[in-house]
Amino acid sequence: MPIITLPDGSQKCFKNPVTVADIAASIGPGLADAAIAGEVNGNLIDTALPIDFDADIKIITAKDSEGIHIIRHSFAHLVGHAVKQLYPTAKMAIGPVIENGFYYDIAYEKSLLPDDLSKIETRIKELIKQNYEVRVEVVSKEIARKTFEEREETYKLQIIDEIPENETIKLYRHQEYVDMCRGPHVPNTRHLRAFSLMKVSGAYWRGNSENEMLQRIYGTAWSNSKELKKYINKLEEAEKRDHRKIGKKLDLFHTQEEAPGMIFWHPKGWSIYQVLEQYIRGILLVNDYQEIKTPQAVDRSLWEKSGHWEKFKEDMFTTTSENREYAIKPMNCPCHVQVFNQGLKSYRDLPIRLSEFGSCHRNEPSGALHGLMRVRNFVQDDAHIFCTEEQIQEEVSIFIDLIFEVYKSFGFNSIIIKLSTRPDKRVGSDDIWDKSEKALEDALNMKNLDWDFLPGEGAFYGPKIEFSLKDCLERVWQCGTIQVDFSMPARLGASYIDDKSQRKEPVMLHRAILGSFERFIGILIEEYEGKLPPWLAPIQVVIIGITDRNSEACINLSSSLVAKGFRSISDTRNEKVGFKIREHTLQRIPYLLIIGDKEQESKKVSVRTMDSKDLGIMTLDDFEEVLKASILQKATKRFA
RNA sequence: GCCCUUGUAGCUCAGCGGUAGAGCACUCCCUUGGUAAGGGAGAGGUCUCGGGUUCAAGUCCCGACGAGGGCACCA
Repeated sequence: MPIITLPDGSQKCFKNPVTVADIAASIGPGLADAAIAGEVNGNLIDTALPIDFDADIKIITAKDSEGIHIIRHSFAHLVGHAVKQLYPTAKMAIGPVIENGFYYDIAYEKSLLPDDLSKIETRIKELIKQNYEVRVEVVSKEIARKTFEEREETYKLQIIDEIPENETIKLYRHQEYVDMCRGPHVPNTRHLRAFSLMKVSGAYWRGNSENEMLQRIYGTAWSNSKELKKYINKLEEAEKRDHRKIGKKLDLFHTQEEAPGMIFWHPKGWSIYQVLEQYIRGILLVNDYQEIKTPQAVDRSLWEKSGHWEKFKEDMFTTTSENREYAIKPMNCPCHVQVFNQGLKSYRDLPIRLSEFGSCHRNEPSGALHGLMRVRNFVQDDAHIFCTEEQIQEEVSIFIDLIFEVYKSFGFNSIIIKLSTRPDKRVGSDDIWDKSEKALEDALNMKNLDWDFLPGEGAFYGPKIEFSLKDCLERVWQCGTIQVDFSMPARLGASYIDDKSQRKEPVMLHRAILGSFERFIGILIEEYEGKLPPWLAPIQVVIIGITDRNSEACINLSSSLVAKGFRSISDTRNEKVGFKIREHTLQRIPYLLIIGDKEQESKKVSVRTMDSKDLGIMTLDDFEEVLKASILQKATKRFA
């Protein structure tokens, strides 16, 4: 005699075990039609499974986020249904839900080509049109095993083997196709309408590169076609923000075959880079950092001592000279310890903060390279803080404030913070790891920030806090970081004299704010869609003459702005104003000054902005004030 | 590194067995025009590289390299 309580508090009493479908039907035919699943005492359940106990129940429809999740999951099954009809020898591995959609990993002797994708998509459309019933069945592990043995679904069998013995398994029958899943799933394919198969790619079975590579079909699915369209549209918009495209259009940088993963910075791109570097240099100066510069190539023995040789030998560029082997530095830390090691240090000297705009080379796997985001040569705004154990938390705390101050001036408002803990391959005792992880965790908790653990993702020498930003496609890239390191100072013989006249090893904090200039600029370009605010814009002002009577005035004005430290050029080409305005607007120049006979006579300028706003005619002094203010403000306005 | 896709003029792309194309950019000429493209003419390519098939190869096949999307990796 289950008593069912609905979200509005009303109760219904049933004589026999009921299903979510029954309950929905008892409320109304519309709801019965829309029911995708039920939330029973907080657990999602299929509409067809019986409930024989008192329960709080919510009917899930396509309007609920759980509903869309279920729809996506069921679409994965449909990929299975269609694939097995078209390619009977294919073996289905796993088909989970991901952000915006789903995928299915499939083992098949032939490569699935884009052409196959459209065939599969067509078949899915035929299947869903049949509005067939999806039948759920709760079975024992044995029956599940037998079912997939008959079907020679070897991957499903492997998954079953990992399910605890007495647990039940749910099978979902899509006509002749059977899949296995925790569920719930939609009761009928009529709930499945808005989807698109996006791409095929390779993916290792169980995410392990030692295993065979399966073929992964990615799809997106939504509750209705309007949502789907919105999503596709969003992807198209994102493509326009791609930093590689914008970098080419705005003439910022290029790469070429001869130097894969390394950037040729053009004057305009290098201007952005320089603004960033000078900005960070200024910030570090007032925060008691001391800037240094260390060698590009260092004898292998140092990398052996630091532990890098053992772990990253294959990933370093090496070179030889006179029988000695050198590695081009992949990190700055061992070199910074060398600087620290010069001269005897007292506890009174700590913390010592050494910074370097250090150019590093890492031989990244070719498949990992990605525009400015993942390169083989990059420059870090790197620094190492040598301190005592007691100073760690304070230093981490100061750093977190610093990074937020900097990110704020760029206008980033979604910063993803993760604490990566000890990996399998590591140096240092568990005791030390306990201490380091605790120090970072405490510092984070004191700041009242949203953050997550990333278990096992720490560096080999210590745990780290990562500050990540998203690109236009919402891919997450680590930028800032602070890492505790109790190991490297000892390995490289760093020490200081404590207040009892004893030698002690300092703790080392590795930290970067931007991370790599390359990656950070890539993120900036995508964040702003190339429309960099005046303080970052390679060219802040273009002075446009209307006729060649105005050329001299333009040139003079531009050079006077340059002399005052602004980035300005003049455009005195034999073109119409409209043409010049269009061109420089597309080049994302923040301010366009127009000088015609009128302005020349009145000694004023006509000012127009990058977003086509007309600021009217003003004196030069007034414009300089506008420009100065906009540069000073950085991006704080966007940070409302 | 692995799987799939891909590489034609400075850029964006068409051509997919039979003498290399378009738009924009570039050069020259006309035009001196007031807030997102004025007009005309011209120049520009060992079709990434190396093999092969063919009477004939940007075009088909194989390989290398680069790029794109994933996967794995990311000190």
